[in-house]
Amino acid sequence: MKLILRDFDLGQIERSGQCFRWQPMGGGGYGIPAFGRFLTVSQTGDEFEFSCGEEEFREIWFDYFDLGTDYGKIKVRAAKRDKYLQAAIAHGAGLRILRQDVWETIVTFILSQNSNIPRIRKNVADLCALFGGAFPTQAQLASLGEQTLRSLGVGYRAPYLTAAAAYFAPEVCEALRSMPYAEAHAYLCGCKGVGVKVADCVCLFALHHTGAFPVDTHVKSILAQHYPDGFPLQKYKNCAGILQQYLFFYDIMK
DNA sequence: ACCCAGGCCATCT
DNA sequence: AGATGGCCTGGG
Repeated sequence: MKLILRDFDLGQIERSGQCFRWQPMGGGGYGIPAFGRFLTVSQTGDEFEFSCGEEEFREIWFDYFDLGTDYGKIKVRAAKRDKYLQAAIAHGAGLRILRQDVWETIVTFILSQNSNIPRIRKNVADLCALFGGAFPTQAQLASLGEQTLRSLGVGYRAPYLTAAAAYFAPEVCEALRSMPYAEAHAYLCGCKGVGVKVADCVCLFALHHTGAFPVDTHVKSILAQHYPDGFPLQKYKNCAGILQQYLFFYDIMK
């Protein structure tokens, strides 16, 4: 099916460090695995062609791509006088915050700590390859020994994955979805290997708490350089996380 | 060689 | 409470 969609750039989203399993297909198209489905999308300007039918699009992909949110409205909330933020928004005008699977996002961002985007992609791909390319369930991940996990090159994160498989049972992941931000964040941090930053990434990229504001080394340096008094989280209540994504993307692309 | 990469934990003051 | 070192691994 074909659609015209605004504020949406597949390439920017794929490079923005929130998802690590999209497969570039050439010509700006991507193969996207999520929720047990596999979608192919191609884009020319604001024209999109999706491989699925209307029903699957409505049930799965509309929410996944967060198409119910008007990013144009978020962009105009950014202060005009904040030239750095304005530049970041202009640079990443097609970014969106995906609504990804909770379990997959937890595992992915545990792997992200002290790592980099190409390596995270490889770790996730190698992990999925053990299960025929599908993302492992909690039980499947729990069945892997520390040696097997380490053989994937995840290093000291191996026991964190095992801990997560035990801590985040499917019903727990489901429960997280209905918790308010503070409660979800605290619960996430209760798992060994999940700290403040990883928990914020899960809150933002899976639970869609768009006020969550993950601070990594890049954002930390952005704050030091451009926001000496801190980022105005109060002013941008409920959208600070989206603005963070523009800032982060602007930084890593430079 | 060295340092750092979308951190977190344990162990101190 | 806050600061520091160690940790797996790969790339610059």
